[in-house]
Amino acid sequence: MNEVRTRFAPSPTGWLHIGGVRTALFEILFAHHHGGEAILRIDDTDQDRLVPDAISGLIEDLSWVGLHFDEGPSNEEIPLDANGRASGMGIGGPFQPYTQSLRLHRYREIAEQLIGLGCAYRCDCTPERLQEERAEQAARKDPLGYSGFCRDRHVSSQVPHVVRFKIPQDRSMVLADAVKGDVRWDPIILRDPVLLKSDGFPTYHLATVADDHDMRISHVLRADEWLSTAPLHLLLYETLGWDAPVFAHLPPVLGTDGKKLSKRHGATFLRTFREAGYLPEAILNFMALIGWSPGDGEEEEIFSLAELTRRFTLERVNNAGGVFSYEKLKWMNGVYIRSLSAPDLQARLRPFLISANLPIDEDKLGRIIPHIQPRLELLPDAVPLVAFLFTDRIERDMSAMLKKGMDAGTASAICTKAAEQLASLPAFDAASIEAALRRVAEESGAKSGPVFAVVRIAVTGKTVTPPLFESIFALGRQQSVHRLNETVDILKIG
RNA sequence: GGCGCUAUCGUCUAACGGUUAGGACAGAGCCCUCUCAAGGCUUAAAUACGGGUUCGAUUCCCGUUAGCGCUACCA
Repeated sequence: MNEVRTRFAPSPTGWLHIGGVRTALFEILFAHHHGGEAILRIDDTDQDRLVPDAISGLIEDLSWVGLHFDEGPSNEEIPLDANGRASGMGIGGPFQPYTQSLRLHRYREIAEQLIGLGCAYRCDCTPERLQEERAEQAARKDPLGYSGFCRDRHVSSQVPHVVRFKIPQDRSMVLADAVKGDVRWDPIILRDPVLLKSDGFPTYHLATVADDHDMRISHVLRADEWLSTAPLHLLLYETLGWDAPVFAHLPPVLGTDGKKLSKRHGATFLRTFREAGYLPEAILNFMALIGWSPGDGEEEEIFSLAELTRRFTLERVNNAGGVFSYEKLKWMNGVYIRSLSAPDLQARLRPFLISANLPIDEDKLGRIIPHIQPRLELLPDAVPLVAFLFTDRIERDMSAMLKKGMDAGTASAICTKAAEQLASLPAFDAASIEAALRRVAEESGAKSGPVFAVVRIAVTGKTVTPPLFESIFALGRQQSVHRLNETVDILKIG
């Protein structure tokens, strides 16, 4: 295989969609598997749908999730933000610019060439005319689409117009798709599609074919929904005398109802997953497994990006669409959280604890990290588990404490004894704390379970916490004893 | 409507004509256990339907059904 070059060409119409992440991931996995390059191109040909700052947002999202392209928009191409600041996230490369709105002259040149060849023509039909045409077709129950009214009218270049591609009659086409296999259209049914819009911008079809050719793209990996327009693209390559790249149409990522994943299924923007506390590594690993699998009877499914790159082939890409399972992503996120080093987890947790308004004490946090680690599915799950460490006043669920045969007198005695024991411990560590509390249980004559439950609520305020002894150790002797005594007072009043 | 794509447990998928149809998530049960997790073990659960081809079809072919996509001066 010659040099492999793939491209990911999102439209800057908003945040990066999770489905886009899967496409971008496959572009990179495939290119890098073959030692080639993955190119990031900005498809901003629809001026009406542009969203300010979307380009830098897209690049930032891609970078956060760990998808790094080899070529892409340079710093100069990326618009300044609202404050006039540069994003500094440019990539650059030998085929600059990588932003389609900056390549308009090229598309116009090709459109002119096509007109000269007699393969395209100017059309000045108004939207109203087109609308009427469609209404008539609908009334007659004919197939909808442009009639070709302007095909031979030789519309002047001086009037507002679009440029349409002249679809040859009675042509058939076969696409040797790298994942779908041979797909044939016989005959091709296309209605003279617009190549150049009246605002001078190209449509997707022209722009993508021109750029893929100019940028030496060898493999076009793209979503399934493009399959029906593939014959048009093939035709364009053919009439322009260019070699077409290899196409690979990727199966769609679906919502639980089997329709394309969209907002009503839940989060769809990568940004949202980031804010919800998902790890980039987990997201990539999970997305790789929708529409691709290692096969060969491999039963492992936790793969690093490097491992995915090593294993990825188009042959193993699935044909059928796959439902995006939030449940499984969550599970996998937990797997990745558990695999983090303690300092790494602590660092990743920090922003979430801060946004929950917890005044973090790094030492205390460090002590509890290993014990909350297996209890997290999402990063913010840590908040309720560690909050007791960072506040002076805790709310205690007293009704939970005095449940199941536990009366105030007994509870009070337990807290008193526990406070005494903890205060007099020669060494204040988890093992010693455990020994002390077991002694308290023994002396009180109650079972250790209920005793620990009382202490747990007394010290943390909650019924669900990290392991008790480690929690007390993390909190520190002084505060723990204080909270125990506080509880005795509360029980007295109550 | 037309054209195209797709079809294995609820979900993601494995099985490149011969398997007791395997794994993972979710579910159930048990073990471990100071709560909650994590972990270990066990369990239930699928080849859409109908025809072919073949000694033999999840696998190849055809049809049916269902779902999805496209049918724009959106991508």
